[in-house]
Amino acid sequence: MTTTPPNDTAPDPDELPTTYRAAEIEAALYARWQAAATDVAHAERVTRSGGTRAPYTIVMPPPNVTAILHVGHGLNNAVQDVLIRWRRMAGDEALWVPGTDHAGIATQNVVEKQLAAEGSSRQALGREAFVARTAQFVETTGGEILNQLKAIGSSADWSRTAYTLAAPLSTAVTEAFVRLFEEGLVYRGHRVIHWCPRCMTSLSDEEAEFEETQGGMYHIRYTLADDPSQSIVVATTRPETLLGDVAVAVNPTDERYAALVGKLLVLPINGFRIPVIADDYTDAEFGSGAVKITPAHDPNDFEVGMRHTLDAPIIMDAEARMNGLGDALKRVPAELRGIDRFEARERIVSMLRDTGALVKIVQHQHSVRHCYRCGTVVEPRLSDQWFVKMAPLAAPALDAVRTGRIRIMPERWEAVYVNWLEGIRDWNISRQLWWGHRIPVYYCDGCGTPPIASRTAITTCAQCGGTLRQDEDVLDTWFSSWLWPISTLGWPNEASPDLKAFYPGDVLVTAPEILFFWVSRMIMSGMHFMGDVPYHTVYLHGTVRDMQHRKMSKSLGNGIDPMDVVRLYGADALRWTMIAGMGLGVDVLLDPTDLEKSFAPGRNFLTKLWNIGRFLLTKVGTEPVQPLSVIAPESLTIADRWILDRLDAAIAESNASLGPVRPGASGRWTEAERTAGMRLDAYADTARRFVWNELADWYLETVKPRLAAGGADADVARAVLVHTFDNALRLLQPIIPFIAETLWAKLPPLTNGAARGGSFLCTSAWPDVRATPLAGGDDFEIGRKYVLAGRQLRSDNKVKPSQRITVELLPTGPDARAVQSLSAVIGDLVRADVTVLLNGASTTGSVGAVTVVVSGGGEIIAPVSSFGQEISAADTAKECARLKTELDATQKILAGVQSKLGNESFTSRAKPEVVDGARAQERDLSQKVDALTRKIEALCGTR
RNA sequence: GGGCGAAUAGCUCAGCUGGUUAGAGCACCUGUCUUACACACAGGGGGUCGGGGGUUCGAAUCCCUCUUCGCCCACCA
Repeated sequence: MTTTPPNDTAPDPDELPTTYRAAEIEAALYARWQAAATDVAHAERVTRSGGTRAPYTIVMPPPNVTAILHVGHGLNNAVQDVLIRWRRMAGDEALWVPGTDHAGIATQNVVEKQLAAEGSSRQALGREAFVARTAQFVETTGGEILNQLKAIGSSADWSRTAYTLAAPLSTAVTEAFVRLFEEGLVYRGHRVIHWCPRCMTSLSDEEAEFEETQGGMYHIRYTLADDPSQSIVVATTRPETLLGDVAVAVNPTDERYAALVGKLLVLPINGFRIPVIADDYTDAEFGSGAVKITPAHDPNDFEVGMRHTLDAPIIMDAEARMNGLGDALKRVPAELRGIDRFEARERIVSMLRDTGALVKIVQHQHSVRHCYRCGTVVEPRLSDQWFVKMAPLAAPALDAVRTGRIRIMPERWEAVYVNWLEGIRDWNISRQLWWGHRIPVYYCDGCGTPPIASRTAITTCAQCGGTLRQDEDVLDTWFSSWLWPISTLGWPNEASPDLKAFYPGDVLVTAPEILFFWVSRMIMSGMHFMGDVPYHTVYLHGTVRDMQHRKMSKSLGNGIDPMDVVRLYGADALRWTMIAGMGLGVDVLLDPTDLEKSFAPGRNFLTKLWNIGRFLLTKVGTEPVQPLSVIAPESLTIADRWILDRLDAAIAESNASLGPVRPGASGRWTEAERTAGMRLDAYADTARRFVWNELADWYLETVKPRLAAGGADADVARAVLVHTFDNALRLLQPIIPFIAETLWAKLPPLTNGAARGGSFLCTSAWPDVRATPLAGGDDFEIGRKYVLAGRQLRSDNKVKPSQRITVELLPTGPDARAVQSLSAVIGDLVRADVTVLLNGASTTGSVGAVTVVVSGGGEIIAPVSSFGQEISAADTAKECARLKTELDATQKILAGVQSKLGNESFTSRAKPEVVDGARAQERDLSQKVDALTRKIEALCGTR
């Protein structure tokens, strides 16, 4: 591995701009990471291959090759990158496999549109030329989105970039198909499927999306053939399919129609004779209680037709125009032939109206399936398609989630997953497209040999020597996607080092929309072909929406181009804003009309961080600093101890938020683990709070005079400051890698010449909490209370920030020691000359002075100032009343807790940590009761 | 039609197994160029936690119910 020193010549501190300019840094830094191959994973370093590191694998949901990065991709990839960068620092061999998807229908549609604009069509071009043209289109556009992913900092292993239609993955697709075929899990079925008359292909159940539609329920009278005075009224939403009716079904228990079962009816318009049949499928309560049966144009009717061995005449062509094949043509009157289905509906309804067959039209709301790619109303169509038998594949996938091999987050999606798998239906995998993996099945027209599935192209029939013909169709694009976690690692080559080292993987990060399309099918394929799960955690994030909660989309024009954000505020600001603003499974709302406001949290934080860096460079300087390990503990001040404590807390909290990395040795998540971790927003919040509200707001302020004073203590302060900032940057690197890396490179060197980590922050170690923390840091918390009291007094009395004041502090009891030792620090932070008066000392305000009297709790109970506001008796009485109320409330709570602790069933049955918590609470409460009692005695006299 | 989720400050959301004065970011108000940062600093205002009932010493948190949104699934022709 080549390494490039990350630290270019440090700029003159005075020339550092006061705001972070991402654009000047990001692209060049990314190039340096690439040159150093910081994100390339090595199979041989993994324990499974005899190495020493745990693998951590994420496969990237492959974007469509035709797509341009939108902010949803940004969110999705930011999450994955945070996880990968975190684990890479934590010492795992982290592999993030990127790639793209050929996106069958979507891509074919785009190219067909191009052709149409040129006055051509795919039919005019011919299959071979069309595929070549599409491939070329993909080549020119396919890389764009990957470059955009790089621009937002994605640290995927680009040396392993995969493409579903590339040779190795195509091999996997063929292998999977042939294996399933040989196992009897792939079969050819003749049935009614969803057909998109615009895309001219069949669709799977998942690709035909429901949409609530307001339509009509048409009640139509069919008269009896041998007695025109009798009739049955059928109810249908699709009168245009009437020409294909082969029966009318009634419920066997429906007495209204019992006498008519077996009789023949006259089909309106074409006069065909069709029987009345009895079938359970019919619900007597719904509509008129009689259903017209059109087997070729409705999946349920097809089932009914099968049960009653009825014909299935097709009365529409592939483009959903009224027409018929062969004998069925007789069913469609000449004047309707070639008419589009919706116009045909109008015409047929008017013909029915004219003949009096139309009884009524009732308003009716129902769900109509639409093509998920083009929105066209799907037409049920009888045809021959390839299917995957799903039940045997679903069982292990169900089991994997039920037994805790896989957890789905947020948890509520587990129920959705289980529900879907339990009711799973076979998967139609053939598509009447040209762009995709051609189905590896061969037919012999010469003899009766059944279709042959073959791993290699074959041309002659083994039986009769005749010429074989390959199936014209291609596979559903998801048939390659569902193999993604195994095919990208080298499957079906079982000896592939990547497959051995990195499978099973760890986490899948995606949106809930493709839980069925993709997530669950990958689990099925992993279980079936590898005998193991593809990942132990499915992380489903929310959707990016605008302020009206609308999904961002091209057609609505409410999208945000992540590249605009990168240009304006940088990739880090984009990443930070999304990660920090995204609760588990919660949608992210951004305002496309106000990028500044939307990304302010990220931008502001980066500026803050940048300025801490500037402070370091200007005040700490570039001279070597001592590593913390060589600093004598007794030379550490209270503030030093405090910030090191806070750092430990931030690290621990971050680890807790990110959670258990993987299930334990059993390979199964425990109930508690199942919902733990993956709280990226909480992690971001912890890191921000530490850097901004603790390091910058407090520690940095205490350190200024120490640095200015120079000497040994200045060296201690420099060491602690640099150590703390170093670790803060480590903590932040996964979320905001560019700025973190940039600032880290500017840290002054260590006096012992030791390296801080690798050449880059992104490959250096994730921080650890100290094994043996030092005592004393808590005193700083006491000091903080006095500082806050002093500042509040300044503000209340309208003292200008620039005006220096004098303050007298009256700490009581346990505060005394801390306040005494922190008096100088408190003075600096309040901008005051501080005098500490111990118990009993009296105070009087003097001209130009502000006196702060603080009780044990650090609270101002009697501020007296030279500005003339003597504390009144009324105020004292008010305060006494308040304290007494508080005491009462506290005593009540204490009694409740004590009664709980006195309860045998609680102490013996509740979890130990809960009982311990209650005990601690009891201690705290009784201490508080004591403190309040003392306070009341002091302020209000004996009660 | 079935299932699930949400309702907390002006906006977007945190609030773990019920516990002291319900938090953050953005927005708002007051003051400040306090020599890293006005994309900042200091101080502050603002919530009867959707309505109603219940359990409890104690409920944003648990139970019931209603209302309003949202999501997923579904062969009402």
